[in-house]
Amino acid sequence: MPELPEVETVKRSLLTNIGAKFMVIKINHPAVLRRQDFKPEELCGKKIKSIERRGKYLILSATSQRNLVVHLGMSGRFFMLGVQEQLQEPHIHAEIVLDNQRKLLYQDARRFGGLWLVKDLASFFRRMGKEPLGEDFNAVYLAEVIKNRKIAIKSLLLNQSLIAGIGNIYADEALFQAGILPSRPAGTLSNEEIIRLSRSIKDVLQMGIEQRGTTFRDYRDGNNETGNNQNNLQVYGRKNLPCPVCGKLICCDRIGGRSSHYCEHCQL
DNA sequence: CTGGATTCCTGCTTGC
DNA sequence: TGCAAGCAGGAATCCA
Repeated sequence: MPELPEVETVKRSLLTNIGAKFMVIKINHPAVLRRQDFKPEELCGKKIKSIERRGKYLILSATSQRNLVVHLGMSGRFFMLGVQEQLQEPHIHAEIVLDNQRKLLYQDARRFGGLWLVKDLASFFRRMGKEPLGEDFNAVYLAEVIKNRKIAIKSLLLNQSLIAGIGNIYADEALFQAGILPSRPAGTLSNEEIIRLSRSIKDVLQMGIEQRGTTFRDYRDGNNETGNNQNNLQVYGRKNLPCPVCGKLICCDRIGGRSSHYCEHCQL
């Protein structure tokens, strides 16, 4: 499940394509094109000006307000190949040939992800929450969005309009590191807990980036290579395995419809 | 506004 | 062994 660290890793691995021109845009599965402010062909001949990330979205910007926005959903991959290379793989929904002897492939078995052709990025992202690795995401901001909320803190962390980029894996990991149960009503967190949580969010995301993302099953970076952070997870996916801190078995409950992993001894 | 449920989709896992 | 049911989840949408 590509979350902030995975999308950041894809972004970084694709940066060498900045300056290349779009040559051919082929949409094999039209349903993945979620918004079309302009025709795909209008990208052709234009240079990739920048490759950025916002939350879990990847943004390839060309000149004159022509932006290709990618969301990987659950099982999406966005990676490059040599222009002559052939892959015998299913679910390649879009292919983008560049003028640097490379092509970019968008592959997504479950099709929860998609592509957007966007002119006005500010408008497109107007409902996105703060970037959790930004300086303006801190305990003060977290306290502000938590205030008086009854929702489980885990569910609040997944709300992209409050904090952009946290998904199920890093939410569970951040709450474990902060020693807070995922089911705790957000408004019941103490100031100390809010400070710990704001730090642990940054910590687990930063670690995820350093490890080039978490590959549970589908995730690949822009070179179609797996990440390493699955080896660092303390609780996610470790149901009935010993807690790395106290040795008690990790629990797994559903919170807000999401599987949630925690240690009932270490988290309060 | 808030929070919960539902929907989309495929492929892996589970159980009979 | 084979098949069907269960499960996984990001975000939009709907409803109370």
